Amino acid sequence: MASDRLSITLTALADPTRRQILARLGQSEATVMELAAPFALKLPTVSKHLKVLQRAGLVSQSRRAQWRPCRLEVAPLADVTELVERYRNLWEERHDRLDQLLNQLQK
Amino acid sequence: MASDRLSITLTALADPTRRQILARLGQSEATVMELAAPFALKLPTVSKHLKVLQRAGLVSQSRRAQWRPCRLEVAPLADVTELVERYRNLWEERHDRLDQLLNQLQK
DNA sequence: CCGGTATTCTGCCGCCAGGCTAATTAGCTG
DNA sequence: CAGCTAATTAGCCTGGCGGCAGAATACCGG
Repeated sequence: MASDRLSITLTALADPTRRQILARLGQSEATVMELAAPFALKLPTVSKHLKVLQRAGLVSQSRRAQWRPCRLEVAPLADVTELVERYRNLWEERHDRLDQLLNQLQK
Repeated sequence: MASDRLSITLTALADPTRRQILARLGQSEATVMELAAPFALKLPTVSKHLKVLQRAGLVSQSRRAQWRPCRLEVAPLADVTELVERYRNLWEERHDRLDQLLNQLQK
């Protein structure tokens, strides 16, 4: 896998299981067991997904007794936003053109 | 690889070579040769990258004689934006908290 | 039709990703 | 300490990715 930060973040996001985990963590902190519950996956597999998310800085883990509650960290999403924003101009530009075309057709 | 739309888009973006290709296409259309020029990669490899980008709907290709000029398509980025936006609240929320903390410390 | 240029297709390789099981670590509790 | 629960580590598959070389396809120009 590519080893630059943005690639690592995008790779972490490019899996529906991991995105679901992030969505769950958007509600509140959760233990690994709690995160694993909705899935038909064994614990080590979920643990592996969490490690990918941690490597991307999207999840941090603390220790409370034998539990390791996970927390969502949104900082890396800034880079993703920046990437997409770079094309927003084009995006809007083309929508503008489309709008113009539609207006012309309506006349 | 996961086969849902968003995962396919994010996977396509999760490679620096492909992001560079997209950046180049942000300027103007370009042939495969032109796209390959900046890289130390063989043509079939670049062609493969383009196929990944096409599968994600990020690039479209037309035919002009023996050239197949590539064009950037930004529509799939909307889903990425939506994904990130889902966490914007948290992001700003935490920044607000950080701001408050900083303000308190300054007093 | 032939030769040249642009591009893709086919096969090959090494490596990493995502899944599993089994074993191990870490920490509470009796 | 013994035993329970939570979580990770180690090791093993399978499949897909990113790279290559070589062959095939597509199209122009003479």
